[in-house]
Parts: sequence; structure tokens; C-alpha cells
Amino acid sequence: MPVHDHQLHEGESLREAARERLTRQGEQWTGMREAVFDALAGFDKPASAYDIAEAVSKAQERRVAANSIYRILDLFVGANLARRVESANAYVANTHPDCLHDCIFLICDQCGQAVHIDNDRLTGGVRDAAKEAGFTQTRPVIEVRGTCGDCDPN
Amino acid sequence: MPVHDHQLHEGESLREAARERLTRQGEQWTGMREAVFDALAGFDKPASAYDIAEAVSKAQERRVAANSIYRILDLFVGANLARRVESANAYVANTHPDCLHDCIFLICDQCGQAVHIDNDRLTGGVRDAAKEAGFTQTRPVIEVRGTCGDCDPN
DNA sequence: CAATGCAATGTTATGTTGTAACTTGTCCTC
DNA sequence: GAGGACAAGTTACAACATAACATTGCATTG
Repeated sequence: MPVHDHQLHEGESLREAARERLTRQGEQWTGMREAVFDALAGFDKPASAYDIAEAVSKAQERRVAANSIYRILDLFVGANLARRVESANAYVANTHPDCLHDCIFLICDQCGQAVHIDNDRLTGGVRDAAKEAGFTQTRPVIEVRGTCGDCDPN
Repeated sequence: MPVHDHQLHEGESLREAARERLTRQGEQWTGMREAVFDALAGFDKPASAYDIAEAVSKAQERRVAANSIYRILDLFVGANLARRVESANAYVANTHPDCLHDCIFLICDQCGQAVHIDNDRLTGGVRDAAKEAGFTQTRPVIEVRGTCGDCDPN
């Protein structure tokens, strides 16, 4: 039961939505940024900056330093095009960049897959708890490490 | 309003509780482990393995490698004597090692302070959500980055 | 008590993740 | 085409983490 409707993109459409979003923020959609976004979106699990550097290097047949990737990933995270998975030191593309909310990641310790769920009741509760403790400008990090259904079919 | 009672330890008492707990698990309470625990408990904010290595090195007037610290920290986390703060790559002593539950950390981006709160309703909700998605052997990571009341007194 | 075994720790090396500082390239404007 | 502004490249290094193997010290037992 989805809490709200939002557009889920994939492939061309996703890249297009990302480009839209980024340019709307006054940032440029460059070849390099597109390459990084494509690489990121091409992974089926959270990818490290170095994973992405390798993928882009391969795609472009030239060496691309992790450094540059970090810059672009930071930009993406700031623009909601990507999310950082803290407990995995890795990043995932955001499939609905126009929709701004906290999210919860479930990460399988076996296969590395991450699934993303939304639950505003929970994330709101966490935000409230932080506020109550006097924290401001809060950014919740809610992740669950565990074993996914595919890896533990019991 | 505490959700439940539990013993909060500090200083001698905390070390004693930790020793108790560890030995009860069949592990040894060695001089090195005590030194690491004391160093960890001596920090007023989450400390990295390297911070602790430095503190122990100073206390013992000899070089202690980060390596050994990691081993002991892993042991501590496994025995509930310490917690890892994922979003800070750092560790904190657990002031009530006999009480097993999920916890929530609020970390100030300005001063690095971390405060620890318990809220079984929230952590339980996160666990339930993960279970619903087919995950087992779950270990929630719930942290909030933000600015603490001292750093932003508005 | 020597021999053995085992757990803890030490040592060295290396892998992984993340930043800093500065340079170069490109595009736009005047 | 000079100058500014931003993207990207380059080099270096800092910070975090693990692997592989050696050594130490203590407990057991023959």
C-alpha cells in the first residue's frame, strides 16, 4: 500500500528525469555527469565511488579518478538524484528524484542488495524524537542490515 | 520518561559491569581489553579505532596498532559493551551493557557529540517493516545527523 | 618440568574510502 | 581574444579497515 503516488522511472526515462531535476536546480547536465548517473543506475545494488569510477572508466575507455566521481555523487545526493547508504559506504540512484522524503534502506549482508522502503510514520517519528532532544537540521539515517528473502528462503 | 529501568554505569562501576558481562560470555578480561575499554569510555564523543589506538598508546607509553584495537572493538560490539556509530565510523561505550536493545544515535555535525536514545516503538516499527519485506536476522541502524542544542541554541 | 595447544596480541603490509590543493579545459561574455 | 566562471583532471595524502603471519603467555597434560 503506497503511502502516496509518485513517478517511478527507469532507463531513458530515469535519466531524463534526473537531467530535468538537475538542470532545474541551476546545475549543468554534462557528459561526465550523465556517465556517472548511467553507471550508478546500471548497478543492481549500492555501488561505491570506486565501483562507479571503474564502470565509467570502462565505458569511456580512459581512466577516471574516484575523486571526480565523489564530486559528482555529492552533487547528486544534494540534488536528490542519488542517496548514500551509510552503513555500506555506497550510493544508489534515486528512482523518483522529484519526490523528497526520508527513506529506509534494507541491505542484505549476504548479497549486498538494497531495497528501499518509504514509511513516513517511522521516519517522522525518528525526526520528532531528534527534535525533542534539541536537534535541528536533522537528516535521518535509517537502515537495516540483515538477510533478504532470496538469501534466506525460510 | 524512561521506557524501562536499567542500570546506568560510569567510571569504575561501568568498567566493572563491562568486565562482568564479558567474562560471563566466556571471554577474557585482559589488560589490553581493559585499556581499550577505559580509553573508549574516556571519550566524550564517538571515537574512531585510530583515536583509541592513540589514547591507549599514550596511556601505555608504547605503540599499539589500530589493528589490535579493531579486534577488541569487534569483540566489544559483539558482547554489547560498545556500539558502532555507522554514520561516523566510530564507536561509543555502552553504559548499560546488560540491557539489550536497539538504540538510536543523534550525532551533531558541528561538535561530533552523540546522544543515545531508546525508543522501542520506533525501533520495533523499523524491525517490523524489515520483516515485512522478507528480511531476517535484522540489525537496525538508526541514526540522525543534525545540529545539537548547544551548537544551535535557537 | 618439557611439550603441546590455544587464545590474545603484535607486526607488517595492504586494501578501501574519502579529501585537499592545485591545474587544466571549456564555454560564455565582453 | 582577454577574462571570468565552472567542470573536470591530477596528484597527493588522510582516514578507515582487514589480511596474513609471527610471537607471547598461559593452561593442560604426559
